[in-house]
Amino acid sequence: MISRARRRTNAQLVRAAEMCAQHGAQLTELRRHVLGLILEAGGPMTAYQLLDRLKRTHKGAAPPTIYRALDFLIEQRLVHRIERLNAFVPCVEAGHLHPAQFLICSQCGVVSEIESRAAASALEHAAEREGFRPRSTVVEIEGVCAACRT
Amino acid sequence: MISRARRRTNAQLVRAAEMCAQHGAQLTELRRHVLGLILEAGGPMTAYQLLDRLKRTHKGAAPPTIYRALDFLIEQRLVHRIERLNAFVPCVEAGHLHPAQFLICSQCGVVSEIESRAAASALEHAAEREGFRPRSTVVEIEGVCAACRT
DNA sequence: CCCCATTATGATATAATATTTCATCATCGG
DNA sequence: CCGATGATGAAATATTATATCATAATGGGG
Repeated sequence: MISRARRRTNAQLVRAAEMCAQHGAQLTELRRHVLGLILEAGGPMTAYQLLDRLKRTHKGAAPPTIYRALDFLIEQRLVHRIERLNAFVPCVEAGHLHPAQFLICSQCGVVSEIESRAAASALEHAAEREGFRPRSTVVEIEGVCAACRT
Repeated sequence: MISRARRRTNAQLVRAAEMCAQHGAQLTELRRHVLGLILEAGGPMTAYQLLDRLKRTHKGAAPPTIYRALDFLIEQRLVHRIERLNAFVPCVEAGHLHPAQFLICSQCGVVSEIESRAAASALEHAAEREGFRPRSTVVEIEGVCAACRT
C-alpha cells in the first residue's frame, strides 16, 4: 500500500533526478534519500533532524553527510534554506531560479512559500539602483497565519 | 582627541537611550556598551566577535551576556540581525519599525541596508492575501556590490 | 578496456553559534 | 523598608556547521 503522498514524492524525486541530469549533476542515492526526507517531512526540518532520520537507514551518516547533501540540493534549487529557522524545506517550484519568499507562523510553526513577482521585481530594482547585482534573494516574513488568527 | 566617528556614535547612543526610555526600557551600561561596539564596528559583527571585544573591558562576559544584550537591542529596534551571516548591524533608522532589507556583497562582505517601500508594501499585500499577518520581515539579497563589479 | 581526473562518500575531530539554569544583584514603586 | 521585577553573573550544555584526510565510485579520453 503506497500512499498518495508517497506516490507524489516519488514523482517529485524522478523529476528532480531529470533536472539534475540536465545540469550534469547526479542525484545520487544518498542525495535522493535526503531530498525524500525533506519532501515527506511536511514542514521545515533542521539538518540534525534530517541526520537522525537518515541514520535509521544509513548507518555511518555524520554531520558532513547531511550538510553536503543539503548543499547539493540547494545548489540544484530543489531545497530552500530558511535562515531564520536554520531549517530546510523543498522548493515549491523545484529546480527553478526564483526568489525564496516565506511566511513563517510564529504560533504554529507552519512555513509556506509565496511568490510575489511584484515584490521580487521591486527588490531587484532597488538593488540595481545601488549598483548591486543580486544573485540570491531571501524574504522571510514572520507573523501569524490565517489559521492561528482566529 | 575625539574623532568625528566617535562623536557620532555618542550622539546615537544618547538618542538610543532616549528612545528606550520612551518605551519604559533601560539602556543599561552593558547594553549601551554593546550597542557602541556595533555602531563603531563599521560592518556586521558576530555575537562572538562582540563578546571578544566586550571581554576587554568587561571581565566576566560570557555568551549569555552578549546574547541578552543583543536580544534587547533587537527588541528595541536598534540593531538588526542578518540571518544569513549570523551577524548583527545597527539599524539605519534606529528605533523605528521598518522592514530590514539588506544587500550583502559576497565578494567584499560589505552589508548595506536599503529601504524599498514598494517591495515592503508588495510583500505585505502578498502576505495578507494569504490571510497572514506579518510582524517582522527580513529581506537579504546576496550578490555583488557596485565597487566589486568593476 | 584501462587510466586517471573528477566527484562523491566515510570517518573523525573540532569550530562556531546559542540556550538553559540557577544564583545574585539592583531598582523602584508601594 | 519590602517585595516584585528586571538585569547580570557564572557554569554547563545544546545546537549548528566546518575542516581535514582517507577511501571509493564514476565517467571520459587514450
